[in-house]
Amino acid sequence: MKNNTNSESAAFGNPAEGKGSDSLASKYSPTEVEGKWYQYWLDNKLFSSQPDDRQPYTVVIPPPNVTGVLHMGHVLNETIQDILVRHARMEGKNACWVPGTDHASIATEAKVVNRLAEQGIKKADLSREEFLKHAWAWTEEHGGIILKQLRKLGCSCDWDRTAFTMDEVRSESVIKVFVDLYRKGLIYRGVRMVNWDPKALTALSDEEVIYKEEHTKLYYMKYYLAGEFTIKPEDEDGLNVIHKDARGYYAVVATTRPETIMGDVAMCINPNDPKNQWLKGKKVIVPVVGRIIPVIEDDYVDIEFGTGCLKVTPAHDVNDYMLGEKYNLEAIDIFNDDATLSERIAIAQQAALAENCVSNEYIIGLEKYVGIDRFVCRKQIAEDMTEAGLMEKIEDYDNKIGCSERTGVPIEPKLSMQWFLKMEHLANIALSPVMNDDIQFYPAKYKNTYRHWLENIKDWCISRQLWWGHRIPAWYLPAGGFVVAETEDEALQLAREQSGNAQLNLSDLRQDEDALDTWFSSWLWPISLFDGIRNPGNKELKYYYPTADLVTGPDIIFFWVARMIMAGYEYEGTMPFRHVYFTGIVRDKLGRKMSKSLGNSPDPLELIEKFGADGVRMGMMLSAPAGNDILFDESLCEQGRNFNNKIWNAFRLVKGWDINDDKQPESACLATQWFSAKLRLAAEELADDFSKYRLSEALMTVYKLFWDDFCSWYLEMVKPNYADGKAQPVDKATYEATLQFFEILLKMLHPFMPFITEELWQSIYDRKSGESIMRAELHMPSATDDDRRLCADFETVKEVVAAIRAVRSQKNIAPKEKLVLEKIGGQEEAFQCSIIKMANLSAINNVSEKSPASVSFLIGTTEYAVPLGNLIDLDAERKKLENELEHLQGFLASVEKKLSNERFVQNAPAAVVEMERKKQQDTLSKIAAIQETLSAFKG
RNA sequence: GUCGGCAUAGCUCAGCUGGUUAGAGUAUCACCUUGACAUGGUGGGGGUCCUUGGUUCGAGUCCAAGUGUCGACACCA
Repeated sequence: MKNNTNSESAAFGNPAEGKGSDSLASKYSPTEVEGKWYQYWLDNKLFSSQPDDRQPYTVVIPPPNVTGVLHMGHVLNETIQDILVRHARMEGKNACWVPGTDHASIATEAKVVNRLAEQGIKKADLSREEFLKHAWAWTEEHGGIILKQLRKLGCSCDWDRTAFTMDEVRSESVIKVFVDLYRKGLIYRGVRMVNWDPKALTALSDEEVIYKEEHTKLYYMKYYLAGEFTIKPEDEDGLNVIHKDARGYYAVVATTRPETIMGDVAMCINPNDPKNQWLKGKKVIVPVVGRIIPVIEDDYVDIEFGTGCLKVTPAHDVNDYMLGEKYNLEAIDIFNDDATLSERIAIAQQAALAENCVSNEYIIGLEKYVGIDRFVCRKQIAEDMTEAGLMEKIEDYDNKIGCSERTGVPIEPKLSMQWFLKMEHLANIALSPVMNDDIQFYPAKYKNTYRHWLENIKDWCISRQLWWGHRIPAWYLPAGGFVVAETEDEALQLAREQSGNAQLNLSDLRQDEDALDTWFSSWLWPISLFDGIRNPGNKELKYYYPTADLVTGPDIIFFWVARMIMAGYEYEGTMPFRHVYFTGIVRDKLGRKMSKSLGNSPDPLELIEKFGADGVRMGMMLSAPAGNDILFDESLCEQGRNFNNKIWNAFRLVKGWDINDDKQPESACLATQWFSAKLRLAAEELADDFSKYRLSEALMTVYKLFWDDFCSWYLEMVKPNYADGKAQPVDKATYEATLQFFEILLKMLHPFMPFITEELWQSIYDRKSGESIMRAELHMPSATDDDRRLCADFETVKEVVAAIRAVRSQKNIAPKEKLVLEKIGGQEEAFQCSIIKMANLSAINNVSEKSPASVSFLIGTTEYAVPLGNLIDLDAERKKLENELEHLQGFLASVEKKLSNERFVQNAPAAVVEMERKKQQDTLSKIAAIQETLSAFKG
């Protein structure tokens, strides 16, 4: 009888390339299979989850940007999540993977601005409402593309739960939290030095600034001494460095930003700097500007840097700002918001000149710089100063420049009115759960990074001068002051109370124009996805929260992970997730980060087209230990595809078998016993790998289990013989055992390769409509000592077979030619029939002495021989044996050295000493056997 | 500058509380096509475990210093 399978599957109907006698193609073609089963999973709602009495397993997706497209980083991240989710589901847990997208305030707004610019529309010409209309249109057009792409990858997200950080639930949650934190006194508004992005025209948080190494110049400028002064005789002590030229005495200030001299309000020296003692108490003239400024003294100044003279520009440098606060200096903001020079520079110059009469030789009218860009100005002013004799010298200088993460332009430190969140309390509640492993990081090394950040945390600037995002729920009163409220109505009521003016109308109030930092919504994600902010303690939240695993990149540990932990403890009193799996960065095989500009990032959808989603997933996972960077190479996907093909062909083999009612042959019976033990051992290994989040090792475990143990050993052992020009039938017991093994293997493989495993699982047995491997539970009995013993014995069998094959290979004996094996002085071999089959022997003879013309080898302490008659090359055999003897004698020497060392025998554990003694005995008997053979050759 | 990680086969990495003369995958080489699969099979070669010291009966593993490399944070105007 022909075995009976459900043969409606798409991949079956394509016999085109098959060269076998059955209807299955010899190559697996994933394309149709993948589409078909994904639709099946959707149709049968197999991804969806509702609270029930099973144990929950929750994962929230790190929401990709709503307008983003799938890149290799996503493939890595989402594959890992899908593996974890599918694995948990098959463990019988109620797995829920919640998908969604992020509005990505600044990134999306930048894209919209660019698109509008292409159409000739300037953002500045639009009202807020008009702009938002465009932004929503863009979101609807591009939003969700990435979610569709995740389906191609096989992601088993509960799509009915798809959320967006700016949908109603999430928006209301953000506003509610803002109001709550404001009322707790944790949110405040004030003028501070912030990171200003002059291109996006918004403030940024410290985390959104990245430092880039750049080759710049260091400009040494002359600040001539002003007014009445004397150079005291003791200043001419040789320690002071006094500059003087035809115009007079001057100090030299080194700066990388000569244009900021327009905001100079003081010069600062270190009071302990011997070379600048002569400047104490003096006044100097700011070159070009003509303003006369005092020389102040502060320890902050580094004596070693430049000339030890620091120009103080409180409006444009964080440290200068602090000096300004300390010494009560004026801050002159010289820039417009877009970092062009402000007309204030000219006004300030006029005021300064009106106050003090300064010689024209130090001055250039600043009007010429008004309105030009900061970098153009830098170049210009440096040239002008050189020409005017105000520049001492210019040197090359390597500098690190803070740049905007999004727009890439250098950040301008700027004083401005912003909203801040106090972080001290939140950092306090978030630190210990990670340090004491309530929340576990994989790999744990990121605990350090985490602690360092929390211990040095600064307040979080949460306002952005953007429109795309959650608008800050603060309303300003006509007479000054503001109220913070969840709704306009509430705001009005509060405003009336606060102002004592009951006649106040909504139109009298003006809502803050700013939006909130994107991460101010992301940090609520694990809670807000279950509506836990608006609806605290609801059933879903109670069931799904805390979530199980978070999978994300270490680059957003501060942006996101740390802040989710803060919000989790602040709003739920417990962790948002129990484990954090940090992925590495996907690089190309040369180790370069994948980027659009380098063009070294493959398109994941093209890869899927080429290798199948299962192949790509496997390629990604093969080299992806947690936290290590992935050096991605297409050949890994090829390996994945090859593995798919191997699985496919193993299936083809089994499906092609005819079955009869014969008794199971002993070799098949033994093979079945062994493989069943092997499966239990492998299942334990797999569970261990998963428990440690060692997913690439888990994959390698199943890979080897399937390819080596199942295909190369088990199937080869049970495979019926070929006779009379065709394969013989297989007995029913073997066939059924094989199908059961196959099913277990498919389940083990499923989390990694969902599509092919579903395809085959559906085909090895008849399945009911709606059934799926996704929901098939995998429970393996734990391995016994007998299993371990059996598998260990079988390892010896493998060694014997390999040794015989090696003999064939060396002697050029065709695999088809049957050989005889002699076992010297041993007992009956338990796996005798397995060895006969796998090594293609005609017999195994137990003999007391081996045939004279034979090749012998040792497995353990047992000697085997293959009689070869005149094929034998005695010289070569002798040489080989002599080499082995030498090796064994060296080994023996090292063992005996240990054993003759009294301190070893005394100090080492008894078991270790015992082991060494056994090694000594074994080696001695091996040596004896070889010597005997060698002397037989001589005789 | 401060702190941290890493350094094992050509490549990517395992190697747990120290205990066989160090493993895997891949690449490479040789041989093998009527038979599930050449996207395959069989066999082989390939290592100063970065260097130097130390602890120990014993070090790839622990300690110290150095070198290289990657990262985080801090920054010098």
